[in-house]
Amino acid sequence: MRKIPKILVVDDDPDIVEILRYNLSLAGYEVKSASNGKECIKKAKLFLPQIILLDVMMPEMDGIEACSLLQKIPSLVNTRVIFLSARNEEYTQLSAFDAGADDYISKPVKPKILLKKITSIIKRINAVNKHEDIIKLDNIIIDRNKFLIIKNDVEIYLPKKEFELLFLLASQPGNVFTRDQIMNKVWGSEIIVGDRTIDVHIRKLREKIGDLCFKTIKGVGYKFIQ
Amino acid sequence: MRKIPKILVVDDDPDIVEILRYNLSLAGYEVKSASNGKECIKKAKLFLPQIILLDVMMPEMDGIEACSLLQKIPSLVNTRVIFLSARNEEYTQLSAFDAGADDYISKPVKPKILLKKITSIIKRINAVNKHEDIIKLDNIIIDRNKFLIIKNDVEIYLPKKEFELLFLLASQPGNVFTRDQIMNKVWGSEIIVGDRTIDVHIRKLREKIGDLCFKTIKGVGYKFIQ
DNA sequence: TCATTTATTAACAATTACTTAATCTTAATG
DNA sequence: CATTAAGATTAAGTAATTGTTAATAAATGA
Repeated sequence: MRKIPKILVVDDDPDIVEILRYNLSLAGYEVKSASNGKECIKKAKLFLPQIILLDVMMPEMDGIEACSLLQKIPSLVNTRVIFLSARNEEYTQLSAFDAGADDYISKPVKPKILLKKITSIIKRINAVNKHEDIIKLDNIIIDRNKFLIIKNDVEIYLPKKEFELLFLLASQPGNVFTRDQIMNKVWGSEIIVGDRTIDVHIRKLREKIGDLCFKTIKGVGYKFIQ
Repeated sequence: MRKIPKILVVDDDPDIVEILRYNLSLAGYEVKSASNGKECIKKAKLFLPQIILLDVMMPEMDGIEACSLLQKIPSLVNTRVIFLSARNEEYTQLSAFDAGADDYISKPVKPKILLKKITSIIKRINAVNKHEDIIKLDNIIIDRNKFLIIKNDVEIYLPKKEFELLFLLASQPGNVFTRDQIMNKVWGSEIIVGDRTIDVHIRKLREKIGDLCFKTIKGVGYKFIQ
């Protein structure tokens, strides 16, 4: 179910890249590499790794600068940057953190410890994205395991699509979901259905759950309000 | 608005506790301390810190054991454990990570680097679920996720174009946006509409948000003022 | 299989938003 | 202080989006 974590290794020394690649691949990660900052940025955008292992001193563009640029790429907000460097001066470390580093490890790297750190980071990332299967709000409980809604102590059963739609909207009460987002999350990106399909489902929900719970934001989408 | 991050310092050496407490307090964190693993568990449950700085070797209960126990406490799932230790053997570090550590720093600790690491962790914790799409000014909040304006505690819904226009202007209060800039950002470069369209939208905003908020710079454009 | 429920579509109605055009006001300039 | 150019205002027309209903298709379950 869970995707294989992706790691981008960036170092101008091919030997180090190879050692890291070997160890990380063996541990079950998907690894790609780059040999300088510029290449790092380019590959990171395409590869969207969970973790980037970044050397400091490299030709073309150093690690610190690359890290700063990485922070500005929206699709990489969840990517962690770990510096691996032989440079051990305090000011280098400090500027690495200023540039957005998540960690700074001095070379020589001990593979076992690096792997443990990576495991620990991946664990944290996954823990965050683990979605709750029960939404409890003031007067409504939405239980995805039972496909059951309890509103004011009354049980309501909904058909699948209606349930998914409600579940999505209620997952962030007050926040607008665009029609595109709804389409993608409830129907999936492959399935294409007509424009009015969402409206009709919203209408059914309004009938069953209450008109006032669903606010239309014209030109944008819908939101669930308590 | 955001809560002050809480840190629990755990070490049996009162001097180290004091140094850390001093530095962390100065940096604006709320600090509590414990002097062994048992006390750590007890205080962590009550204090619910974001971060625990944990020594390895302590009387009563060592850091590794404490860390293992901390992992089992549901209210502390989001608490990060950073080991600070004079013991530098690889196997100690490995067992720390196995016990659920998020990081392992060797003593002597460099306060500046520790602070940077903590900042970086806190940033990550706060970054979750946050999409920086909210503009908060003195008496107006513009929330793009909710497509909602809150002015003096009153909710105001705006149509899409008006919302986008306000959002743009308020993104840099006091700065003038030219008609061209507004056109490009709100309408897009392909769409061509007449000159008076912006005026009309500004007028609607003046009606709804307040006349004084929008200053016309003749021959240039508009700016949002607080 | 058949009955029933659920999902989707199509047609049209209703609503809301956007733009324009015509007119009025204001501010700057010589 | 008259002129002019830019902006403000208003109402009305146009466009776009959403709501509703009913019919049909697809899925589900006995």
